[in-house]
Amino acid sequence: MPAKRSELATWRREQIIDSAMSVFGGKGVDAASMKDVAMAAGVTQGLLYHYFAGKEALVVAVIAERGFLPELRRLLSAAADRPASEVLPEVVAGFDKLLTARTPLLGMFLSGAHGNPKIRAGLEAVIAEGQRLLGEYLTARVAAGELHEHEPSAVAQMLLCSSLVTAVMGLSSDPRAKTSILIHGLAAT
Amino acid sequence: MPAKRSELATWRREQIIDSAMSVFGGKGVDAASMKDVAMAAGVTQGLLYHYFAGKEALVVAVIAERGFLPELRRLLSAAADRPASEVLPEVVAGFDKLLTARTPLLGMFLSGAHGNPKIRAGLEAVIAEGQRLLGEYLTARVAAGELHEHEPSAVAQMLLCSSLVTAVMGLSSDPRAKTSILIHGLAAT
DNA sequence: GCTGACTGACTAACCAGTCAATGAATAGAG
DNA sequence: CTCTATTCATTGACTGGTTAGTCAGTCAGC
Repeated sequence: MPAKRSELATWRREQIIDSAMSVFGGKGVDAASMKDVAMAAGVTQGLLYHYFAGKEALVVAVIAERGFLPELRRLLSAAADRPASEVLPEVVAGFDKLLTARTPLLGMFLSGAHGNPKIRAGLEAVIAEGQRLLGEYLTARVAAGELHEHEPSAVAQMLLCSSLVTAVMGLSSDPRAKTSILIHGLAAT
Repeated sequence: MPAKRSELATWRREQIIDSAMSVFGGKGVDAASMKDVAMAAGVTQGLLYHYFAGKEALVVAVIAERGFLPELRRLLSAAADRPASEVLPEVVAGFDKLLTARTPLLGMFLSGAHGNPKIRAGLEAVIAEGQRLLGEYLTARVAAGELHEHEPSAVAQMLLCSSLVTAVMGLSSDPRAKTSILIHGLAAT
């Protein structure tokens, strides 16, 4: 907790966002009260409204400033000239790690996606961007002759969605098995 | 609305469960109030507590009596002697249809899975059962010589989870593309 | 006459959000 | 460097509205 007032304000803001992420993720946005967030942050409820216009604004701040998008973009900027057999397991394992490292945020996305339009839009953006970037890579590998023609969005959906659900449910995910099956197929030779 | 009192009680109970499913699914369990459910059912709030011990009991009743499990079992009792190239697209398309036909229930599962243990257990059961039944079928097809040795749970996860997420988000799912990629693989020949 | 489905008014607790008061850090004047 | 004025992070008590849940009483079917 900084003594300087100029640093204090930004520090406190970040701290409230972190507390909100953990509380919203743990109980769900609707079940969590502003009092819960205030207690988690160790401040009074009134102070929350000094930093954020309301509950909705706090939710938006969490999504905007703790969202998955930046890391997802970095992860999926896969070198288009490296083979899928190397890149895909890496990408899936990285995505799994990204999600499990921020389970509160993931819980908040999932619990709010059906009722809260802002949260839904945030989740939609993550899925759409993941699908787009992974699709671009796959198309490049088709052009390179490594993969044959296929529907890239179907592959992206299968990989990203299974990582998403396994992370939410706490199931074990096996990136290497998944990508190996996708590349070589199930059919007996 | 039956006139006979013997039929009335069971009819009313079913009606309340249906209303609860739609209300809980639409707003999320936490955001939906018992008053909302009562209004949707066209009865007073007091009557809800005549039929159900509380909100939690109503949630449990919706899961137990409107859950996906029976239909999922019927769908996945795939004839083990039919080829995967036929069966898998059918199963995935059927699962998609099952989920999109009951979006309220699906919304209720997703919104509550992270905060409500009862709902989480219900969703876990659906995924575990789906993974088990689909895994059994795939193992049978390996024994039949159609497919080579692989990790069945990885395939089940990819198919079921992608259907789940696409249904929740209202995205388009292409069962034939997905299963075709899984069976024949992405690698160029 | 009795059972039980049903009502509507009730409670205590909790909700998001407001606001006047406080006091410590800070900036400016001398 | 010191005194003072101002700013602003912070508090805690407050409001109007909503929540889950209760209960005494009503009335129709048996």
